[in-house]
Amino acid sequence: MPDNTPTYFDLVYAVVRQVPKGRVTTYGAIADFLALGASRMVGWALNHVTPGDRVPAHRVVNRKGELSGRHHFATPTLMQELLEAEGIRVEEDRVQDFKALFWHPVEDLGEDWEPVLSP
DNA sequence: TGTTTGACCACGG
DNA sequence: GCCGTGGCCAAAC
Repeated sequence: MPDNTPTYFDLVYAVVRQVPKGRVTTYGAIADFLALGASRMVGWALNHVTPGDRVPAHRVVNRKGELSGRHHFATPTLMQELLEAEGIRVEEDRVQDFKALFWHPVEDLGEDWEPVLSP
């Protein structure tokens, strides 16, 4: 019965783990890279993330560079603190110089990248 | 089983 | 450049 078929969760987690330190990406970029077709599912998947998953969810913001998911962390300020700890400036819940810090999964990993499901 | 909701995005006005 | 609307897929009720 072992069905190792990767789920949305697994794929999203795997991609987010590849986000380089000090960089950020967006829900849409992940959805597009994985060809999910629904960027909402990325956020929904991250909602079920636990600290044990080792997924840097704080590096995922919406397309405006806003920390839209900060409210789902342990504390509303944790997301910002984690980003600032990596050298990312955050003001008014928005990533400064977001355009330059934006990380493109498809450009860095390539379209043939396969998710590493094992932590 | 059908409806509602969600850490969103693209597009048109 | 901001605002409203539609669409997307999967889970929860």
